Amino acid sequence: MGIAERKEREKQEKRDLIVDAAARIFAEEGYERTSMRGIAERIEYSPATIYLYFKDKDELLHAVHELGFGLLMKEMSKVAAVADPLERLRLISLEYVRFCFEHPQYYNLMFNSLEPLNYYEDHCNWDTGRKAFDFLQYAIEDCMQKGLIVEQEPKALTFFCWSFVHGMVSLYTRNRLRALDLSDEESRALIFTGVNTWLDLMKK
Amino acid sequence: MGIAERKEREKQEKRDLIVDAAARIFAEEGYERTSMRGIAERIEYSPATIYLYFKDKDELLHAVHELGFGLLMKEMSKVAAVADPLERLRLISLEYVRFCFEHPQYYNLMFNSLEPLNYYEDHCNWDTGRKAFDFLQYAIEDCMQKGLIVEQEPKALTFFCWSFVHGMVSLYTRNRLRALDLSDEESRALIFTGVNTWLDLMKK
DNA sequence: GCAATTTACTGAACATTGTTTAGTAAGTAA
DNA sequence: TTACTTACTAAACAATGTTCAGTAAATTGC
Repeated sequence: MGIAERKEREKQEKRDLIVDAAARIFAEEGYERTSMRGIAERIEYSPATIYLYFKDKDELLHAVHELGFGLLMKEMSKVAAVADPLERLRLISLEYVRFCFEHPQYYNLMFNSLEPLNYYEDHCNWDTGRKAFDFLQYAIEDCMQKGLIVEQEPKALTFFCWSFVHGMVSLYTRNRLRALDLSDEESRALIFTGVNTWLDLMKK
Repeated sequence: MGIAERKEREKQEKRDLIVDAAARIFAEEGYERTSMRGIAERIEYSPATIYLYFKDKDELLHAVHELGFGLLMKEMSKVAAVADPLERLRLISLEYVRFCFEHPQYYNLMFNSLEPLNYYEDHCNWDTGRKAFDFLQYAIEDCMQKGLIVEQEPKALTFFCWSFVHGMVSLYTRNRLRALDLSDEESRALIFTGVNTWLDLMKK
């Protein structure tokens, strides 16, 4: 059945085409200002066509969401091989920060947006997020077993680490560092400093 | 000039009426789902009337925003008299967390939303946010002067404290704690624990 | 007290959004 | 060749933020 397979392949290709265009526009314009019509125009199809591949805007942006997580995991995995767990933890954090700096729209969609989560209310689990969390937790457990950092319930401590870095970059991307009277470079530098400060505090 | 004054007063009252209605609907429905028409209907005026008092939705939601900051500052000020600066710092953080739990829509508007910030691009400064930041910084400087916590550039350390708590509550309100498989109560408890853990780490 | 003007407000419209539906034209199968 | 399926679109719908011309009442000047 070569025809059916080709059709299946073509369907997948078109799906990818849509997600790719959506991701692009989204990255340029931000979530709010990305319209279904805009995406349709970019791929030179009618808006209705998108609805043949995605239930609604939510589902489409969920696909972009997944794409973003793929990207983040790729970046973070680069340092998976570093032997020293404390140094690995440091590098993971820095990669995380860098990801937010380079792809703020992805970051906000993945961690700050409320919208594409209607999707999860149906599909419930948040596997992609979970995977990234586990990756971090593993590094922290490693540190703890080797007695490099304070002892704490691993999941809780992982959450605290994540929260700290997430807090910094979120305030940054959401423009709330205005309160600090810093230039953009100074803000970024401060965040990198923050990562090191945090790790120092956690060290035993 | 009694008439002019009465008119001025009436104008202010109507403005407040609009902001109040907007805040209410916003708190019920969330930012996205709050429409100008909905607000107009609630106060029994035409949508166009709102535009006589506010330039656009942005400016109206900025007013709600200010209202939220007033509320937060009121909560936080309750502990301003506590003498022990470390305990004061702890209580400020807990009030902050509690505020987020009780008024998540306000919180997200104040610290997570991107939308009503067009306003600030024109009016530039973020005085209300600055005030809350200074309040926190003062407590931290107090701790530092009395040698209770690690020594650090005060503004930076204040930012780190803020980021940590903000990170936790943001992940919570944005439903990203899904990754942790916790009940709502457990999540909230974990955040309160986080505040204490953080303070312990900062202690000398 | 009457006329002119200002004020406060609205109805109706505009452009833009996400989404649905009825219909079409091409590709596939019998 | 005929029937059916697939892939797609034009057009419409309802809801959004926003604007504008017009109106009726309140205020002012004479």
